[in-house]
Amino acid sequence: MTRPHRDRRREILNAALTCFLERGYRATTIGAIREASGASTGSIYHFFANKGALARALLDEAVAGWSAAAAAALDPDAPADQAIRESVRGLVLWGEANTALLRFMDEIRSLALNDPELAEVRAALEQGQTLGAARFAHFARRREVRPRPWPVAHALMLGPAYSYLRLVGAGNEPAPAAADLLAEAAWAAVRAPAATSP
Amino acid sequence: MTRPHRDRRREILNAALTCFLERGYRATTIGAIREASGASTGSIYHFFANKGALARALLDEAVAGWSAAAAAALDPDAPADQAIRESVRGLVLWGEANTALLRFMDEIRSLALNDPELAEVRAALEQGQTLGAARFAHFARRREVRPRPWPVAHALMLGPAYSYLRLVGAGNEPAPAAADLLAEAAWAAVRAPAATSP
Amino acid sequence: MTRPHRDRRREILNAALTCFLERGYRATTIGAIREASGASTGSIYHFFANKGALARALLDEAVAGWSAAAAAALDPDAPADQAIRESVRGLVLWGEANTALLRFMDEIRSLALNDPELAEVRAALEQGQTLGAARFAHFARRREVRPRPWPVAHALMLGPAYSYLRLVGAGNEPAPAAADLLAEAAWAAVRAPAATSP
Amino acid sequence: MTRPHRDRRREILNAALTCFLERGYRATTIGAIREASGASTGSIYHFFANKGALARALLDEAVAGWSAAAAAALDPDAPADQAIRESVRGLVLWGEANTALLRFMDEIRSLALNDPELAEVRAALEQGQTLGAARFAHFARRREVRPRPWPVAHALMLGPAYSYLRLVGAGNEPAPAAADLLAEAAWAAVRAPAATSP
DNA sequence: GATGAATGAGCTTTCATTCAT
DNA sequence: AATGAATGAAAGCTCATTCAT
Repeated sequence: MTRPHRDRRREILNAALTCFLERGYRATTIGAIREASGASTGSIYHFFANKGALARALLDEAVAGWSAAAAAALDPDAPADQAIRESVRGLVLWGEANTALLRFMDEIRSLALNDPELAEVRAALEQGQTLGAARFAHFARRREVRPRPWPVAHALMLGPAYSYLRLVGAGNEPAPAAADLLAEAAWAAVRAPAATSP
Repeated sequence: MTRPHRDRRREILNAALTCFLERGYRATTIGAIREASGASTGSIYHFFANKGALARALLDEAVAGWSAAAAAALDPDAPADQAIRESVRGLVLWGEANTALLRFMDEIRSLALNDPELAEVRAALEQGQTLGAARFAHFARRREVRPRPWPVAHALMLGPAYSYLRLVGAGNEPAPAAADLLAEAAWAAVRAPAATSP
Repeated sequence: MTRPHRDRRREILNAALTCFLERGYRATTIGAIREASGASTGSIYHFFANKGALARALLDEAVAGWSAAAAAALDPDAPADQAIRESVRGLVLWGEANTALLRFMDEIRSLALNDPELAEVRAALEQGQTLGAARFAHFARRREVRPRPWPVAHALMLGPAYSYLRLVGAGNEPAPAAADLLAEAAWAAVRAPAATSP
Repeated sequence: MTRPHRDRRREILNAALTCFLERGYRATTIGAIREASGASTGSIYHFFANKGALARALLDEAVAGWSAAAAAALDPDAPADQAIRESVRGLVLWGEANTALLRFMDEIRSLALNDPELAEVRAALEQGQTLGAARFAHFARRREVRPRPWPVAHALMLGPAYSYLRLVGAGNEPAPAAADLLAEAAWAAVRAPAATSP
């Protein structure tokens, strides 16, 4: 008995997201998604190769959402100053508004280190790092930031934001001006020292 | 047929740690620990209530190891300057030398958010936060650091270190002077501005 | 590799009944039912939530079978005389022909007092008591039977039948006219004294 | 570290009884008895060959207690009238005062049908039947009771009492004069018809 | 008498995935 | 596009019992 649907795929994704955010990725079973979506097991596997593919699809959407929030940071000609500040600010604001989603991404990142089913996700995350590294190298060549190995640079700029959001996701109260504060700190941590004029 | 042992409990813990570090917590089965330790299933459960209790015991040891590495940071009368720098430095050096263990701790932290079996672990982690917050408040009262909400302070000081170690754990090359660099940055990010003299 | 079946659910129930009757409920493992039915573990749990649900389904069928045997007793307008005699007679005859099934029901009843997995079964049994009590109260209002608290009435009417069947189930020889004898005794034990005419 | 005890065996039995009555025989683990008694696993097995032996020992005591309650019934020369009445009365009164113990005995009886560990218990129960049968045959020879196959006689006399006590054990309210009522009914159900004089 | 570490077969149940219809 | 019956490996864990000390 096939019932009509606008978009089964969409329904499944929505249901999966709800489940993942509520209980986490591991604790979410295909059965739970089946019930939450109203779709059959077969339907789910018709659209998604496996559970990992569902996570992948949702993460792609999430990343898109966050990128939009930090759009300014993506302009390749923007000054480092603005790009970095906006990037961090965008991340923090988006993260404060999407704690459950961020927690989900964190779980996935963590699991991806061991779970072959999430290999694609791992690849995507690593690619993001490559882009970031290139971006930072560009700023360094323009002498806007101190040259730093990428892992250190990334840590200095985004580490506090992630750390902060992780605490908020674990139940801590958000701090009023966190986004601005962390954006400022990120920039302060990597900016090149002012050229001393004669 | 009971065979004699020096310390069955120890053997089990060692085997469990090996498995956890190699494959991760979730991917490690009791059966794997059984085989790696030579103990029987029953013995494992004789000493540990469940898989989570094994993780808990190992984490306690790991934390002890890292605390030793950052011993100076624990002296309540040490100047903030030194306490914070040494704390971060110790964490980074220990983390660089124990990447697999840190990855394990990260997985556990992530899973603890959803898995009731790891509830105790979550509690322990939260307690660690409480202690850190008290420590920081102490420094703030002494005007050595800027007053900041704890989540922000924690993020500014330790966020970069965790972020950096996470990248190293995921395969990135360690950077030569990372420990000093991150220690310095941590202090710079929270220190109180020099009192301006008249 | 899915093979076609007339009715997997039925096959599983049949196999489960066979096992339960042969070895008892507790001693029957899901593995035994799997082998006896040819179904997979997963199939069994696809149709039945747990072992208790299997027992429940079989008991429902057994009760239906016995009710059919005592159909006359269910006519609400039948005289108490006939209803009670037939009810007991039907129970005894059915029980003599289904000793193993009765033993199984007895085991379940006994276990249901402590095993949460059999909570539903307990509820069903209690409901049966409620119906019987109502029935008896009806007869009492019509002055066909002496008024008695239900536990006593139930005991006087059905206690001997159950006791007898329990002995037969434990290996004693069935007695030739037991059904009629016990039916008669049941009626004699509860009937109202003849109204003395002037 | 051996601590002194008046009677370890006794402590273990008491603890076992408490557990059995609270949770039932199957649901009681040796571990539970260990904790409740304060004895070690080894101690328990020092005194009792296995779990079944514990049940056996407790049942023996229980039977002794009930026999004492129905002492009069055991006088071989007592008239059937009195022996049967007192026997049933004693059983009911004792059962009303020891519902949990009776429930335990019922569980054991039920399990003994399938569980080899309880074979001894089964033998003891069957022996009780043999004694009862001999007793009844004696009365029949004296023409005090109608001749009946033992299963039927047993059912007529004791069936109601057991049925009633089972209901009380399952939570029904005890009925005020149940003991007398059931004793009377037991006698009425088996007594020989008054010899009709010419 | 007393201890408790050690055993290991065996249990119920879960769940991602397949595939005939 | 959709269904849901069927699969079966694998998991975590229990527990009566043994036995060296």
